[in-house]
Amino acid sequence: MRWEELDREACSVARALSVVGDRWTLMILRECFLGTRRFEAFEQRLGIARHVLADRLKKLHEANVLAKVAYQDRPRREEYRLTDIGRDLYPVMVTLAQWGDKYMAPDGAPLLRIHNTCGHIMTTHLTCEDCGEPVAPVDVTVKLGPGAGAATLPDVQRNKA
Amino acid sequence: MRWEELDREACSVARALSVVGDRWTLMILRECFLGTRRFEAFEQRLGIARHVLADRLKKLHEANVLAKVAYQDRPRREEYRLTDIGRDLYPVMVTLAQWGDKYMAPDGAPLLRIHNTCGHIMTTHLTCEDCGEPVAPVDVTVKLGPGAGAATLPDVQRNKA
DNA sequence: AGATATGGGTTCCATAAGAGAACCTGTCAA
DNA sequence: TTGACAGGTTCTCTTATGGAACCCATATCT
Repeated sequence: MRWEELDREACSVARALSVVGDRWTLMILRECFLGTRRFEAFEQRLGIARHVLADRLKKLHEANVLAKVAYQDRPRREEYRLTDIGRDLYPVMVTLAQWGDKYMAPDGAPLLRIHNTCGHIMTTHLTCEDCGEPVAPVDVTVKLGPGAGAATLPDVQRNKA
Repeated sequence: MRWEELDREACSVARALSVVGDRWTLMILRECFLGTRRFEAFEQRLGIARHVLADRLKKLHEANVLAKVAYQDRPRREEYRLTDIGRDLYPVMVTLAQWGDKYMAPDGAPLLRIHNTCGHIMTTHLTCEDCGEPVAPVDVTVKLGPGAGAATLPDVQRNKA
């Protein structure tokens, strides 16, 4: 399968990855959440090749994850800012960062997140919106939904039903 | 910056991505969470080139995200199963899938997750473990932690302090 | 006026990674 | 002895990436 076919898969993970699943895209988004907005700043902080950066920013803009906002005219200069759609990727970033903190940071977390609401150094968990309980893989059963199309589950799952 | 240098970055997102940030790796992990375990099954369900699949499974095994478990001898055959480390990526998968459901599934979610604990179709949010409140980017302040090394925050963040 | 700086790109080339198909290796069963 | 099966490896061809150089509009310095 080629990369461009991913967004046609009947799987939300695949479709999400068709937008943000690239080597560099998630690094760019990390920078966005840290406040970086300008081309040169992304380049310097990430060490990414300029044309790759230009390409990824363009794709993120087309996917409405980033908006281009002018910060001066003559010469016109634009910076990239997270849209609401982009900001909704925050839980993905935080869960990824926490996994990295847990397994790949022997010297302690490189970055601490302070939860302003309660003032603590933040660790998070994923909770069910209905019952409020934390969610673990073993507590979850999957089944095909309305947008499934011709998609199927692996045999293991079908045998459960 | 080359991809292999990512794991030396003082950023947990970067380090996590050095393991799971590849085009195909997250798709393989999606399959793992759906119950897929065997080489051929991954190949058929993902349409991935065999040598790329072999390479990614090897790397996931080396990173202790997947374990190889023999399911027969003579000829020895092994399948790949999520370790505890791998299972800890579940929140990443779920938040990514939910983002895809929200913005890239006009016909409805392809896959529904049922929370066995309460019986509802599951939607989740990220909550602070200390205060239990949902977490949004605006409620969070970042600062450098013990593992930061020479890493810096973008200027925007430094100006806040 | 001419030279230089700034921000945000684009173009070029050499190398690396990917797709797709063919081939290899134990083992068992017909 | 010939297939079949599972899980790889090897091959070639195409695409993507890294790194450096170049471009363009405007502003400021000399």
